[in-house]
Amino acid sequence: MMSTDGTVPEPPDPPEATRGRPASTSRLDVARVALDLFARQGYDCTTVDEIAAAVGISRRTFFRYFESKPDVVWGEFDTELGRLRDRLTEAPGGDPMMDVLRRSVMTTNRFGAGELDELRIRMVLISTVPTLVAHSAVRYEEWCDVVATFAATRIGGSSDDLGPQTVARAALGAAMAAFACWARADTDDLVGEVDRAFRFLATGFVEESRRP
Amino acid sequence: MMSTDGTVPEPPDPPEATRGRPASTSRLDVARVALDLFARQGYDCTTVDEIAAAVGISRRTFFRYFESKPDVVWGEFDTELGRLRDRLTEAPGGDPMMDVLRRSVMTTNRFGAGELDELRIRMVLISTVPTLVAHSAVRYEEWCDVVATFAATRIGGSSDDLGPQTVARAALGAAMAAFACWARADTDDLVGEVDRAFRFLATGFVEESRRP
DNA sequence: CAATTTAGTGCACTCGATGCCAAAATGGAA
DNA sequence: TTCCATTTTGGCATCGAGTGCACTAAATTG
Repeated sequence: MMSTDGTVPEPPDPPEATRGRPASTSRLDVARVALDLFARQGYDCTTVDEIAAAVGISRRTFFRYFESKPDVVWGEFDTELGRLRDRLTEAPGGDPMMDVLRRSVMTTNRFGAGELDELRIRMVLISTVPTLVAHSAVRYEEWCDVVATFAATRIGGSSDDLGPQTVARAALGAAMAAFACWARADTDDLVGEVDRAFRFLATGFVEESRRP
Repeated sequence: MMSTDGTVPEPPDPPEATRGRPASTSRLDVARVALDLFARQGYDCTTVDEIAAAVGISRRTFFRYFESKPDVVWGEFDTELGRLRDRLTEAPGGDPMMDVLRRSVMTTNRFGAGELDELRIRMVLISTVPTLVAHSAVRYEEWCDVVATFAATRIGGSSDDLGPQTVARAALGAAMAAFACWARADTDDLVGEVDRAFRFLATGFVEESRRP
């Protein structure tokens, strides 16, 4: 993953030549407009044609910005997933597996106060609208792959084996519970919810926390 | 749930008057034909029209037997979910929560040797085909509701709270891992996989099992 | 200006899903 | 038998998501 001569492996995209016809809008813009429509009139009652019209692009162009309608709600999930992967692989090998997992998930979910409102809208939609609940399973599958790969390095075996798979899917469960509870409640303490859920999970659901 | 005069609350359906036009096929028949097509030519490559034609009914009638195409793969999920709910509510209050959970999930998944082949086909589809992975999330949501309600009676709070939600979603994760691993492997020991996954979960993922 | 590159558009088509209404098939009552 | 209520089925029209393809629009480079 790193070139031998010490140079940067990939000149990412900023120096990307600005050739050809410029994009008339951005992925972020489309997402913002769409999310606003979803929040006001509901996800299912908003058609792709409507979103496209609101942004000022054609229906066909919408599907070049996003693979599917549900994908709009997920924003930059791939980027954040990559960060989680990095944190897990770079964690010191001595720390307990569940501690690493808990801290890694926590730090990848530290958002600024400005982002929290939008994030809550996203999460309420994702955990509420059946169409999005369904689609979320596909995205969460990627999340599980990352965690299972990490777990396999700690407890041994292939990432497909029962052990790593159980760790990954249970961790996903804890994360989903934390997000859903945070999204529904009035707290702004998303990271705290993640912390609590993962600590509870790591004890095998024995509430030792009740006895300080 | 029981009438005061001691009579049976509901005469279920066997004495159900056989009036009107008789059904030309059964839900089970449709499922069998569809599952066979899925296994042979793939889920996505099988259209509803094809299934309907193979059964000898119209497309419209198919959607009266099943709400959606993915639903065909799920068979009598609702019935089994009901059994799980019963086992959880009837469990003696003294037993540890995770033990009750593990045993209840195990017993609701004891299938006869004859059913195992078909079940494996179902599970491979459910955990493999993206469309079905997506749809599965909606069904699993019901499963979580049942477990969260049970967990709330043990650890306190509402079934919507973080504690019960974490227990439920983590348990779901363990069950999913067990099923997926069983479906992919050559073992016939589905119940054993469930057992291992839940024991691992209940220890907080500390493999004490490695030191007998 | 021409060539190239990149973004956007229009159209036709597939497939899942739903609402509505008419047609078929049955048992029972007149 | 005839007519009626009941229940299942079928056809039809419609919607919305998603895709493949050919074509147009706008920009840079030479």
